[in-house]
Amino acid sequence: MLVSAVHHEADLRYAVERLSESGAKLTRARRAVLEVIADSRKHLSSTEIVAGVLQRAPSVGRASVFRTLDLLSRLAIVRPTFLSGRAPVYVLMSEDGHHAHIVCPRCLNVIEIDECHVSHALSKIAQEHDIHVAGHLLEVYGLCAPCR
Amino acid sequence: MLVSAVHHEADLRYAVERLSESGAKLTRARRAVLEVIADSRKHLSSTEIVAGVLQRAPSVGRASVFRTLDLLSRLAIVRPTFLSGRAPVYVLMSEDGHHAHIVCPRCLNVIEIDECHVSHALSKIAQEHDIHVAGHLLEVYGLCAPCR
DNA sequence: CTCCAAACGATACGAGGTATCATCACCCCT
DNA sequence: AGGGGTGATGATACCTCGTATCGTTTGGAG
Repeated sequence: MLVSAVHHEADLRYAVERLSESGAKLTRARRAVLEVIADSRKHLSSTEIVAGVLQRAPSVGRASVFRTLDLLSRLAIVRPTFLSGRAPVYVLMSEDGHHAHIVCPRCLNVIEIDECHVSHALSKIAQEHDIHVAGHLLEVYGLCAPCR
Repeated sequence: MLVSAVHHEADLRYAVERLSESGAKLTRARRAVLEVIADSRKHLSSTEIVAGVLQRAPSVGRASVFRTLDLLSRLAIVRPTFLSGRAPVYVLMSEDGHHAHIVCPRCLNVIEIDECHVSHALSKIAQEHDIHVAGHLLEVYGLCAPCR
């Protein structure tokens, strides 16, 4: 619980820094969106984020939330992906632009992975395809223990 | 061109087989959707798939295309992901349920990867998190050579 | 061939996301 | 301190994608 909170604070600080670095202004709306995302224990859909922002800063408009999500996606601070339901959820990328999780196709639970062991694979891919790797998303699909 | 066509035929055959295996009927609508996806050289959005199906089989209704995309996603034959634009695009998973590609954040081009070198990483993840891995999606982000 | 659950096509509906536009806030410059 | 310009905002109207409904058709097992 405490560890988790610290982790989230770090995420928030990093995201704010990336935002400023990019030249974008750190406005009330943007701060609210980032706080909602960083505070959450799970990945949120845009609808959930809109609701969270409404609670935290009622004066912030709906459109600004979407604009912010767009901006954060372009800056690779966040990445939309489909986990379930009709709308995408936004995953917070780590400082090095990476993220990995496991999705159980049965219970739709998501398990975050801290160490995903792909750096060797990435360097091979980078070499084979002449790419400068800036980040990655790894999604693993498979039944979790309770669902078997 | 020829190689590519053969590759697509194989994809189609495999997808049809998976579909039958699951107990689902192979209807005209479903066949049309699969053909459109397998024929395409790039990942398609739902709108593009609807358009393609309309051309190939005009009698097929809009709703059936979405229903089919849903079914294919559940069967892990296809997986929606955000590459650009508002709507997701559908990537055709390989026979073993895996897929990998590189996205250049500048030109938004997608480079498909055949050999993604993650099997070792996956077995570690499987072991650490007690999961039976059934598939994965790896997206690598990085500038391609022309964009640098 | 027959039968029936599964899937269909048409259409109306609803949620998610966007475009527009007048206003606001920040920051630089003098 | 004050004026001005740029970037962002909030409100709202709008549009698109995807879904629910419902009567009809069809694939495929027996």
